[in-house]
Amino acid sequence: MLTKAQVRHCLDEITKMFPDAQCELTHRNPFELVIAVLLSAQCTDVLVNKVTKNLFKKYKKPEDYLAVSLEELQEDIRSIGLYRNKAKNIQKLCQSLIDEYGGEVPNTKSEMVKLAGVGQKTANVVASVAFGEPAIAVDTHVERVSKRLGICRWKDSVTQVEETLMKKVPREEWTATHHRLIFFGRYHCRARNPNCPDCPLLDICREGQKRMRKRL
DNA sequence: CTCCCGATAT
DNA sequence: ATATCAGGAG
Repeated sequence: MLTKAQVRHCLDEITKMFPDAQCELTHRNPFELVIAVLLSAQCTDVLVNKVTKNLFKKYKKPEDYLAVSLEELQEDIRSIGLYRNKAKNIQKLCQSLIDEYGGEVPNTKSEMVKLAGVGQKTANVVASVAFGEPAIAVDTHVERVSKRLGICRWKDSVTQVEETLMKKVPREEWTATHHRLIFFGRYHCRARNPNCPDCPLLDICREGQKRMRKRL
């Protein structure tokens, strides 16, 4: 486990690499963001944006998703993968927005996670990106990077990773840090072929040193 | 824990 | 061929 000063060092170096990291899911309002994040499960955001480009032309409001059959919505998002669950969740979510929230996305995480298909990670993304609430959404990249660098332990759950990051990162930096860790994981500390040779954190990264020795 | 699942890079 | 992708529900 890294010390607080070492974590600070990591964040500073990652900030230098990706100073302008931000949400890469295209959206124009909180509702579109919820749909985009829900669709992004186990799928690249490049592909999500390709699908939502057409999807958001056809579906503007929660009512629009309920005006078509489940089968039609499935076809409109099929290329995303996990499309049966996602289509079903979108329609349930839209019905809840209409019935419980006046057709708007609720602005608190506790209310968001009650929506179908919205878990802790999605709620954190929407709360921070759409409503400006400090949050650290732990996705596959944040989890992998945190574990490789030693910010948290390998056996930690996503909940534990989130708690550790919130403890070790100043609240006002949560959202920016969250995006920078994603960019770092997506473009540098990649799952398959991490760029350890060019990594400024190699001196404190046990995993990177191990990979260099094994020439991974 | 398993299942859901197509697109893409390796 | 296979691992991976801004996870969540049962």
